[in-house]
Amino acid sequence: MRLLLIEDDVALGEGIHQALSREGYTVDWLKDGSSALHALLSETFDLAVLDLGLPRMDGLQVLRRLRDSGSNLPVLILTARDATEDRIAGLDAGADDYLIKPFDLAELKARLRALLRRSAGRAQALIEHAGISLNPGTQQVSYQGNPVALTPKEYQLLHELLSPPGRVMTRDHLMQLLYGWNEEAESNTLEVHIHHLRKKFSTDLIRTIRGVGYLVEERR
Amino acid sequence: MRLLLIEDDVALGEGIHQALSREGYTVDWLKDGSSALHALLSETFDLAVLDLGLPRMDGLQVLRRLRDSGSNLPVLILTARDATEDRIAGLDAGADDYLIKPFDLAELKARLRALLRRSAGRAQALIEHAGISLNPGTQQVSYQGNPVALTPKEYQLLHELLSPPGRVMTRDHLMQLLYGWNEEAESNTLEVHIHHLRKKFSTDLIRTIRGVGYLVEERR
DNA sequence: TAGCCACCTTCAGACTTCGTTAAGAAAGGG
DNA sequence: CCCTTTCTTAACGAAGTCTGAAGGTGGCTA
Repeated sequence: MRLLLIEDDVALGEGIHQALSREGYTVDWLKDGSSALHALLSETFDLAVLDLGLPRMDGLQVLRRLRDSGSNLPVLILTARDATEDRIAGLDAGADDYLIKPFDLAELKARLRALLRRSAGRAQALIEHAGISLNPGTQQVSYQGNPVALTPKEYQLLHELLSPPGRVMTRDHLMQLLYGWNEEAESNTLEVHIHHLRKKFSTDLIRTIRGVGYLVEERR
Repeated sequence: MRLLLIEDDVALGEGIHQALSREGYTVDWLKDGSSALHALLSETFDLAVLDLGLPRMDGLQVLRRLRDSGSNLPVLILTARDATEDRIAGLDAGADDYLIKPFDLAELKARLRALLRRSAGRAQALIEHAGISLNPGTQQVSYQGNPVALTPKEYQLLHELLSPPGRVMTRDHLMQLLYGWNEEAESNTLEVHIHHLRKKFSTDLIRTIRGVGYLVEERR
């Protein structure tokens, strides 16, 4: 579960970062609005935590531009206690939830969970392709009618490759999906996971695009 | 039994919170209307206690929006002594019961019990699955004809896993069912309770989905 | 055809998560 | 207030998962 934290206060940011990482999220952390917007538009996240008081570009503006671009990424905003108007403006601008500083980390965690559950609930029918059926709600996968047990990383990869199929996923993209920016995986873990997927389904499910990445063919 | 308390007065809220927690409810407490509505729409509660005088979004409005969304969650409202009109408006808006401030905590508890009994009566037939029969009205459970004694937490877990079976319940979901947002359980209580359930029924009743949660298979 | 490079395959050890147990703490009932 | 039931904590072991490295394969280019 990849998450973008946008917070300029270093102490607070570190606290949040640490807490959420320990919770199992892949957390990327940016400290100003314009790079955050850039990242949000060019990369894939499951969720964003956005401080409204930011240098360079105001958090509200980031949110508006994000929504203008058509994204419905779940966003939780952080506001100062007295900035009531900000909060209202934030919700109006399309935030999904908010939290008032100072807040309890436990509450943040709870709200993120709720947010993710909601966003998981709202969309997502079964994904069916090439005999594979993948249920994003429950993370259950079956192949030709039989359930297949996937590890979390395998599931993430497969999900990405299948939504939608027919697109080449670059190695970089996939690596970032699994590891974010921080924790670099220095070896060939990606190949290993792909290998496992091929073994569990079929060797020719995932095609290698040499020098670029991987691909699941659109129709089969 | 998970309950949402919506009350902006800190002293009063603390009192109610404490009393109801001691009574065995899992109590979550929010202090303003808009986050309350949010929570009510996105999470699962068995009951709400709603103060009508609230900042940000009036309690009445919360109630109306909740009913508009199609929910028939039992709601008890709290009103000031002189706000007769509020009370009437509250009942019109779909409240199930009301209490006038100041009130006695014992009376609150009694009314909640009554409310829950009523709402339990209206729904819920026996749940039968894999030799287990679970009666939501009386909280009695039997396995292959013989009664089984479950502790409250065990019952909650089993009930959740069985309604309906075949769905993966994430650890997060189950933890929130048992503990709400407040008390973080830092250790492996969930595993322990699951273990007890398995012991009382059958080892393979509940399947673990590693990294995700637990599952009771649909047909057996 | 030789050589390089990207990718594949395999596997062992590190690391995580989960199950099991037992003991002590907390809650509930008489 | 004591006794019983229930819940939590903690330790340890088992099982599952991930990583990093080594060696192998095959395509591409010169």
